[in-house]
Amino acid sequence: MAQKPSIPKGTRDFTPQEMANRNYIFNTIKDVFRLYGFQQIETPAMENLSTLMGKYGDEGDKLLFKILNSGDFMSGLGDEELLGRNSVKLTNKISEKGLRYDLTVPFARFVVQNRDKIAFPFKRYQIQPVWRADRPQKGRYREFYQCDVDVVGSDSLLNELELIQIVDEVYRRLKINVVVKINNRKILSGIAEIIGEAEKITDITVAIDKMDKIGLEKVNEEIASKGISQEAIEKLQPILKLTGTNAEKLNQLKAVLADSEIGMKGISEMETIFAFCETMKVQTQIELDLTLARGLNYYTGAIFEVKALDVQIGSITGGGRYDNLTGVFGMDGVSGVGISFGADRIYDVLNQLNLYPETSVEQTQILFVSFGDRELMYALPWVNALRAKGINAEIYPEPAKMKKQMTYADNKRIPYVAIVGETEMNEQKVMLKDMKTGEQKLSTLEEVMNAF
RNA sequence: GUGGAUGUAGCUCAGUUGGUUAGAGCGUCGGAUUGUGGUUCCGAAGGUCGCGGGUUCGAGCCCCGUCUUCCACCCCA
Repeated sequence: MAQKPSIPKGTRDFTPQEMANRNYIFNTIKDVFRLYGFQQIETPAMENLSTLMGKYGDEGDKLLFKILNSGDFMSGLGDEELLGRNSVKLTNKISEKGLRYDLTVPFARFVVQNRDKIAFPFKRYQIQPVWRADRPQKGRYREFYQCDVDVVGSDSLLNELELIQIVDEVYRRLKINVVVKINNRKILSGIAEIIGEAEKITDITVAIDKMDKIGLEKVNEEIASKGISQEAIEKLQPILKLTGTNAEKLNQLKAVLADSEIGMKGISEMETIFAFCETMKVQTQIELDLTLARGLNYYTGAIFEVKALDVQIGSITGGGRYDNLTGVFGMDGVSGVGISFGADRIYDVLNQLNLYPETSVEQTQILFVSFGDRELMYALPWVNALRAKGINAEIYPEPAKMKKQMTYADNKRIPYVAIVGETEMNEQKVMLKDMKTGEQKLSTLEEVMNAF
């Protein structure tokens, strides 16, 4: 055999069965998005590197897939650049496009560029693949889909509420038990301020984000290694060990953060959001989790993360409020809040819990089986008539052996087969066979239609 | 980017301290059944054992390199 074909590391093919399952997820999510008034947009797979670079931190820049310039991209280079072996510098010369890393930054670009065409507040959703040159791992791919919903141009906390309601509704429909973890960057900033390490806020949040994984002690070690004083770490301890209901946690925090204006603002935001959720009777458990930080540092207010309760996997949805994302593209004062459903991880969760609905859609309802060219020509108008009625019908396109045609129907789980031969043609009928019961009966076109 | 495991038929996997012609199940194709599938029985096709080098009389098995996939770290959906 010739060399085996393969696909790039971290990418996947999807079979018809897998696509049916994935579409079930996408359609469920889309339905809920639309229910809340969000409209779909798409942006190109590739963006200018100037749009992408510097938006995700140094790590993110490294994980960008870059696209080589077209044409003779080496011709303009001097020997110095070539011999310098400086990847970063050289990359700037030979690549000016990259694959999108997420949907949020391209969306920000979209808003700035199309501001004349959008009415604010702008509620959009976007379901497209993104690419990261990460090393693949369990639940991590180099190409994966994100389903983003964002609303920009509104500071109202009602938007946060709606996003929580969307999460609530999507996972109810998918029958996945989840917990929504929620936190607020303002509270985290307040904490950093109170312990006197305001400028180290990023280091602190990255460290406490790992609380779940590595535990209190290691978190403290990591914070200490970032050059934060022992005294500050001491002050941090009661906050890291907060317990009780959401309201109780907030009350304890109020005492600690009383002198931090920004911290108190965050607390009051959280109180409002919790109150909204209570009024709207959100079913999903919502938990204030101060150890939730989320790496992306453009978040400025509420941050969310959704975890599946019955499966061990990373977060399946995440997002938050970012006050000035469009600022880097020269459009200030536009606040946004959004979340992203990780379709591929949801897919893994559904697989593990086997939660797909029985009725798989998009399948053929009837197959026409025939024995020769005359029979094929006889059957074609029947197929057409059934299709016109909205019945998924197909015809086995060549006069193969009957066994083979029946096996084909069986493999595709086609519930009905119409057999066409000499006798059927003479009577202007077909032999309609129910593949489940095995019963069959000479039927007219009308009788066939009535079977569905 | 760092560390660990892995790779044998289309798929899932056996393969003894290194020893002759590398096996099974599933799937595919053909037949039993010339117009009837899902069950059964019979048969066939299909492998440069990931790739490259080395050790050896002899390598699927041992050694080195490389790639793939998986796992952990980093980071993240």
